Amino acid sequence: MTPAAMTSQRRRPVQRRSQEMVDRILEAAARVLGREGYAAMSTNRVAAEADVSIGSLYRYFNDKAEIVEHLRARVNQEVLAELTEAIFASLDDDARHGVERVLVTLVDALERHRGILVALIDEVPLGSQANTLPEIERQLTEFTRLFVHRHAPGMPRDELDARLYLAMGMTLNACLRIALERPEGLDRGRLLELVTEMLVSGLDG
Amino acid sequence: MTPAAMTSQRRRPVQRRSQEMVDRILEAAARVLGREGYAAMSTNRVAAEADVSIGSLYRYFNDKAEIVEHLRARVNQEVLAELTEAIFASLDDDARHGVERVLVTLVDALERHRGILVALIDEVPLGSQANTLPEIERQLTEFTRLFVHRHAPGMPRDELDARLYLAMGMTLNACLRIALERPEGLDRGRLLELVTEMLVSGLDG
Amino acid sequence: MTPAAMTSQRRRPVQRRSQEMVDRILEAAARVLGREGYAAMSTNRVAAEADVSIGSLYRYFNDKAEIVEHLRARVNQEVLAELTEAIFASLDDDARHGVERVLVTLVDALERHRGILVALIDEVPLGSQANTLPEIERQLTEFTRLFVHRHAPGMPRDELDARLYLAMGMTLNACLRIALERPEGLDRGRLLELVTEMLVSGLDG
Amino acid sequence: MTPAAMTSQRRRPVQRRSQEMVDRILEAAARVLGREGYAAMSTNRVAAEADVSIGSLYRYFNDKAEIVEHLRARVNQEVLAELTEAIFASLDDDARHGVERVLVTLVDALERHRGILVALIDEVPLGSQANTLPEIERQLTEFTRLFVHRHAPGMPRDELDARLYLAMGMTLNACLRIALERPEGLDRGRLLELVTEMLVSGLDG
DNA sequence: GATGAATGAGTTTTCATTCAT
DNA sequence: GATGAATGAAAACTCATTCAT
Repeated sequence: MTPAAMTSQRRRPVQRRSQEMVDRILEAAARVLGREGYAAMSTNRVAAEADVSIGSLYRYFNDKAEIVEHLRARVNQEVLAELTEAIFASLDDDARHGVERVLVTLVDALERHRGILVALIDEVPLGSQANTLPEIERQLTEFTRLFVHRHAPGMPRDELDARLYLAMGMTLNACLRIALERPEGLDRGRLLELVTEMLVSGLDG
Repeated sequence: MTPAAMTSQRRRPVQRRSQEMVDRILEAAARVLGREGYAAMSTNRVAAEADVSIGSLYRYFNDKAEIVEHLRARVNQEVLAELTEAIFASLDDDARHGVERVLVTLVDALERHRGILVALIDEVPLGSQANTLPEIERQLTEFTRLFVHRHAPGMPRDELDARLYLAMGMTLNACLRIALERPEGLDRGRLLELVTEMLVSGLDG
Repeated sequence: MTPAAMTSQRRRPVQRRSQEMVDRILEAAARVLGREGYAAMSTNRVAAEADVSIGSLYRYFNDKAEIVEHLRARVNQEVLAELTEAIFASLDDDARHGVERVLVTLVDALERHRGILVALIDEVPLGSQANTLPEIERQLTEFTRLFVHRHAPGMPRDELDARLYLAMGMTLNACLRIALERPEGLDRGRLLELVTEMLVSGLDG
Repeated sequence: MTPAAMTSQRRRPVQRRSQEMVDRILEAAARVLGREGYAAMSTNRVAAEADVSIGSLYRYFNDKAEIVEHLRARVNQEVLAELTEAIFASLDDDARHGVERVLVTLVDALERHRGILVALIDEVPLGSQANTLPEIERQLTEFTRLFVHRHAPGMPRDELDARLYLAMGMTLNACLRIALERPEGLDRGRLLELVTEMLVSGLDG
């Protein structure tokens, strides 16, 4: 490999064609996972669904875990995009409305990825990373930290950290429940109001 | 769900020896699961760890899932026992102290089963039952429903259901986080105080 | 063991109690084989069906093959008994009527053991003994040899042997087909008449 | 019934290499079956004998039964080919000579596959399809029906069906006996003459 | 003699991964 | 770069048989 080639590769580590392949494979994986479950998601099955050879699949992913990881990252990223947008849109809202707007958006986004999320959470052995959506949680934490700073600026660092740690886990958990496994009888809107309320008052102290 | 052998042995209630085998197998399974993870937990591996033939393993458990299920049920049951005791002990406490006592006990119990719990939650594909500790949640719900009835009797049924649904998921999630993955910097005691606070105020409305 | 005991054992190699066990086991095996097929006929299943311990089963039979072999022998023997009776009853009949009476009896007897016979023929790997009913064939051969001697005494030995060899296989095969797998449209009576006819004329030369 | 791989390869008709693998596996299976019996014919044993990985074996055959079925079908087909040829060659013969020529060919062909046939008939559990060579019987039936039409055109349909049903089973059985288990003393030629005779006269009525 | 818990070799089958073309 | 045939370690599970009680 010439130095030139290496340089140009460093600049665009992912070629246009490669990206196409990667996408095809990931989309196929998402389809299989959502539709047929993790048990059916063999690498060969995914390659067939992507209409790509199994050899090519292994050209773009080192192993199966990497595919699942990319899938997870992708959901994270897509939900994250919507979340971030909602956060910006809510910057001028008062606490309650801002939080609710963000949570509604989050639940909407999660619902839109229900298929993969259910499979990822229920069927995929995660290998020691309890949390399927850590980036979401991080982002949600940052946003909330900002809100608290603005609305209750006096809280000591340690105290805030502890409150955020708990509140974020709980909120994300609540949103997942509302999005993915809400029982028949319970009203989505009311549940979201309640989460909002708990979150706001839980952070106010 | 019952060990395979039980069926064909209804004649004599439960043999001492059978229970011994069941226990050896379950303890071996717990050890392997906690130490080497779910991926390493093949039935043959468990049998070897238990120093029992693979044939015997299948005499007492119909299939691998049954072993995992027993493991889960066992943790559930043991945690449940401590939880129930704490609940009874706290019946005369005021809301805040009662709740805190219960939650402290719960976190203690969860910590004591850290090994299996981490593996069960992180690595075992749950197969559409997102929740590893449903019995705990149910019991916690009943207890809390009682507390609310006593301390805030006027709340309408629907409203209470919604609040309980959310609060229980969130509380259990928070306790699991505190017990199993609390970051270095955060103080266990303070976190528990906060959860208590959030729970109590979250239910008061 | 005293000499006396040995002697008395030689006289009655099978004790009354033992015979009872042997029978229970064989009957259970027959039931399982006829009802659930060879695949379900594990030694443990047979022991359970016989309400006998697996240990006892192996006390009376050296291995599984021996049980199947006894089963086969038993059907053979029971069919044989009826066959022999019919043969004696037909000694004064003319050729055609004698043969037909015997064949009707044979088909009746085979039909009565349909369950086991079907399983033995279709499902049991016979281990190099192509014929499930060799004793029947032998007996049928003897009877027919007699008939031929009487009705066509002049036939040379070699010729007779060849004819009997073929005719007996064919007849037994035909009777099995009529008894066990006769298609809807075909009349049992007419088929038996035809077999009789073919057999008689086939042997006459 | 078709090798597993075929399905996913419809794009290109039939790869030379695939056929090679299928053949190697079938030949290995035939060798093991003929030499060591059905009990020894595990899929791993067959793969080893074929010098093919067990994975490849399952690439070309969905399961063990499919291998046995292919083996059976193959014998059937090869015997059938010779049989059909003989039938065409004998169309101008008179009944007796035509039938004899066909039967001689049939016995020859069966003898040539003795190894597998013996194993298939004696050792392989047939799973409710008593007959190992149904295609042969069908073909033989068609041929014979033709002969009878020509030589004894007046026979009513029902009567002919009954006669054919019996005669074909008996003939095939006789040919198998002659080919596979004829006792020392009996002359092949004479036996074939006799079968011919019986068949011809048995159908004439 | 009777029991039945225990055994473990052996079976079928899957699927992530490699590598020659 | 792409292909896909081939691989083989490993998994879940069965069942004939043994032997201590």
